[in-house]
Amino acid sequence: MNVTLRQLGYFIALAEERHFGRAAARVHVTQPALSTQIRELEDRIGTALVDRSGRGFSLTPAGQDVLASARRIVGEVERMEANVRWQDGLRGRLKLGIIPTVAPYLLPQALPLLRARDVTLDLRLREAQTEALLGELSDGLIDAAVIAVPSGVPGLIEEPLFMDRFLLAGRREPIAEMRRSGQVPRPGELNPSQLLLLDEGHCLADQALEVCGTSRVSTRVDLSASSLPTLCGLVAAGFGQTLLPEIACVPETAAAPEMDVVRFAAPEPMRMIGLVRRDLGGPDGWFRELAEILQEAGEALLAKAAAI
Amino acid sequence: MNVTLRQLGYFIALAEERHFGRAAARVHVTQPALSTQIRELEDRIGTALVDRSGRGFSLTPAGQDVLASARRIVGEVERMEANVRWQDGLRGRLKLGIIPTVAPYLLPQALPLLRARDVTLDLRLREAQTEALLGELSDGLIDAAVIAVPSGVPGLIEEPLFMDRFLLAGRREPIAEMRRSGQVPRPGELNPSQLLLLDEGHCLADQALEVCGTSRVSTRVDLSASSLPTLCGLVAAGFGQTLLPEIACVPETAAAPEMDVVRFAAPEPMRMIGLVRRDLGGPDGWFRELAEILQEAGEALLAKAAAI
DNA sequence: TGAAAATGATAAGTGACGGTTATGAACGTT
DNA sequence: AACGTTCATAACCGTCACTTATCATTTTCA
Repeated sequence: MNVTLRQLGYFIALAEERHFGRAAARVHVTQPALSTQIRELEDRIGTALVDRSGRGFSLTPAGQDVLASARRIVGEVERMEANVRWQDGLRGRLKLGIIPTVAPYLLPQALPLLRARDVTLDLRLREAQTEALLGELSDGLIDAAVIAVPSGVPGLIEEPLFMDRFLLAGRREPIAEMRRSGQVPRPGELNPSQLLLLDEGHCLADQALEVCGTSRVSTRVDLSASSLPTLCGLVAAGFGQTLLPEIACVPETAAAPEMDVVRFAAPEPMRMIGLVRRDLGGPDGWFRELAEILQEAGEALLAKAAAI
Repeated sequence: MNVTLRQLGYFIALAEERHFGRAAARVHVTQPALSTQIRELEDRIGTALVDRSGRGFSLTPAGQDVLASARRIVGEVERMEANVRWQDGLRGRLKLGIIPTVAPYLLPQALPLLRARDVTLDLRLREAQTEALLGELSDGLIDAAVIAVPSGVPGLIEEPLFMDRFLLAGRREPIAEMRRSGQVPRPGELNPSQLLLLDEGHCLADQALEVCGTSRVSTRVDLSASSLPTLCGLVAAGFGQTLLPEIACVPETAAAPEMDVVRFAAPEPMRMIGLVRRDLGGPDGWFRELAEILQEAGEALLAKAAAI
């Protein structure tokens, strides 16, 4: 029998995690499955790769060599797969992940542009939170993702798309009053107990807390929403205020007439929305093409919101 | 699911054979097995790799790219396996093939030298004819082989070991008479009907025919031996003459007192015995080391025969 | 020092995958 | 038109890789 790519992948995970259990979790199998595959790899290659004698985890010298080769091999495989999929630019099947606070606003704008560019594109969309998307990205389950950048993950290629400013959203009347009086709000001056947030896991919630200089414990833990439209509904009903991304302002104010938004004083708080992918070293024409389209869509959205 | 090394190997075979059936034979599976794996590879990679429309076999552009990547990948895998096995020179398990007309003479001499060099060496020997050994070599079933060189196979690394001259072997009396009278035989002057040969497939038989300038049909087809000791027995019994490799002379004349040998006139016919391996681009210290030992053993054998 | 936790190996059972043979469909050849 | 070649498909089957459960060993902590 021969060495398999699966074994090499498991071995790389093991070498990097330095722990059988964690490595197994990383490759989405149980620990015994990984153990047997590692043992099988050692048998087939004819040498011990992992030093099981001492306490601390360590690779044998042969293991070091195999690790280097294995990285080259699986890297080349990934490069091959990417090359062949994107050799003609943006075509074929594309799996794109988008965070929930961007998807419902950017997609209606971007999809027609994508269709206009290439009708043969088989686009698979996945809406999930940043953490899930990053995991799926590194697993190769999705090809790219639209998230807030910088992600802080090494080995990712990030292409900034547009700056998404945060606006203060509240019930119509108090906001209108602020407008009339020329009273421009500042993020740090918001009342934390009045601040409504998305559920745990949404990067927008973390960003809102950060710009307000507060923490989740000081907010109303009994009230959080799982989507921006829901959150805006709460705001419109007078349950409090929130920070609303600029790209969401137009549709959400239209959907909730009792809610209004107002810009913060400069420097306005904001998030940078970007397109990210793994660095596989292959051609990236499709990526730049996609980024261009999304950028165009985002800027169109922002132009609509500029009037506010 | 992910691409497997098996699929890449099958695809390389297919691309090189340009024929599903032949490619399947080359990788030792049946045609449907190869077909399904190729189809599976295409599915997983997301593109057609083989153009099945026209009659002539051809790869798609994507197929060309994948072929290049696949070659790099399996090459790297093979390099990795070779590296790790031979990183410390000649140690570990070594599978060596030797042709039958060399094995019984060279091995008794070489094995003690190998043992002296490294007692940990786990040597697996395989005695088979050249064609079988070359096949097993390219399949990676053996690490190296001792055959007559040049093999004429591209992509093989050949290390000449020693020159093995052919001597004329016949019944004791006529040979002794030739010796006394100073009558030195010439290969071309032998009587083909008197020439005894090994069975079909032994390179020694082909070489004997070549140096005698004759063909198998003109020899006694009803009499051929499957091993040199048997052949020498026939010679000793007076059934004819044969060409005996120099390395076989001492043991065979000792074993068959009724047989004797005499050197041909210069230029003496001969074969070059060499050590061959696949070119995997890795370290080849073990190979040179092995070649050195075998060369030493061969030269010791020849020194014994020089007295004849 | 002894109990608990952590870590990796082993065992038993099961599903999926890759292999085989048999057969079918498409196409060129005689 | 019948046949042969070539590749795809079908049906069946053994092996392999996964799972859960458990064990052995080592580390940690009271």
